[in-house]
Amino acid sequence: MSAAPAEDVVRRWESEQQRLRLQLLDHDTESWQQNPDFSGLQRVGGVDLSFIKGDDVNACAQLVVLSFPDMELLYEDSRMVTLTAPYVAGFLAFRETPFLLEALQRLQENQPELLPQVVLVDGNGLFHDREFGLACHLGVLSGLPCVGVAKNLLQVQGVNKSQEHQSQIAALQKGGDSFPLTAASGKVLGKALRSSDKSVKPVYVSVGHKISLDTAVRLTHACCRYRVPEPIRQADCRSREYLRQHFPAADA
DNA sequence: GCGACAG
DNA sequence: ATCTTGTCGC
Repeated sequence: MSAAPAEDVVRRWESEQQRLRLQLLDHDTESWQQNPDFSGLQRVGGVDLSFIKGDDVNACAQLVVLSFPDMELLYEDSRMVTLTAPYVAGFLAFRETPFLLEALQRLQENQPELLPQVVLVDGNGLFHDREFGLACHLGVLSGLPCVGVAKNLLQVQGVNKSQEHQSQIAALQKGGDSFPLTAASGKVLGKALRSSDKSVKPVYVSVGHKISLDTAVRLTHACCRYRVPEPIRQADCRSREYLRQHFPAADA
């Protein structure tokens, strides 16, 4: 039972995306981003929201900070939140960003020395209909470098699951291999990345804020033990674990 | 009616 | 996001 989103709300959201997009930086702004081995990078953040099965309003908002390059847990924050905005394709940020921002602000106030130097976000950045997905939204509002990593291909601006796309995937030989996701305009909006030797299905990486696409892809690969980069995977696992502990299933 | 639809 | 077990392979 999901009601169609009111169109005036969607129009407001579109103009908000357009306004915030003016502040987006799609190039490397940090010194560690230039180094071949990312020396100077010590903390990578990951964020996610997990839901209880029958409930799309109450969720666990999760922030983790991992060490780089070892991917060891430095900080963890799980918080039950009540969502207000519905999920509308293309407007995920309006549903999730407020709670991810709050988590970052709590960290800023309590242990600013643990603030991540870059955040990996579950979802798209510039690879988006209006080139302003969740990772861009969180990046601009937090001021932190952000990378969008989506587990599924969003079909935007002429990019789709064509035979050509499938064969490009088949041509990815090893972890770290990638190919560009090019819009009808010719602009490269993101890259499909084979994140590890073992996984065949790629992840879709795009710029969120304060990082270039090539650096974003390189960093994502450096954070992968499994298909999903460790900061996002940890945020996902730990928020689900939190729900299991605090809201045990009725049949368990 | 059918396919798409980040999470 | 969530609905969901076993199975094949290293």
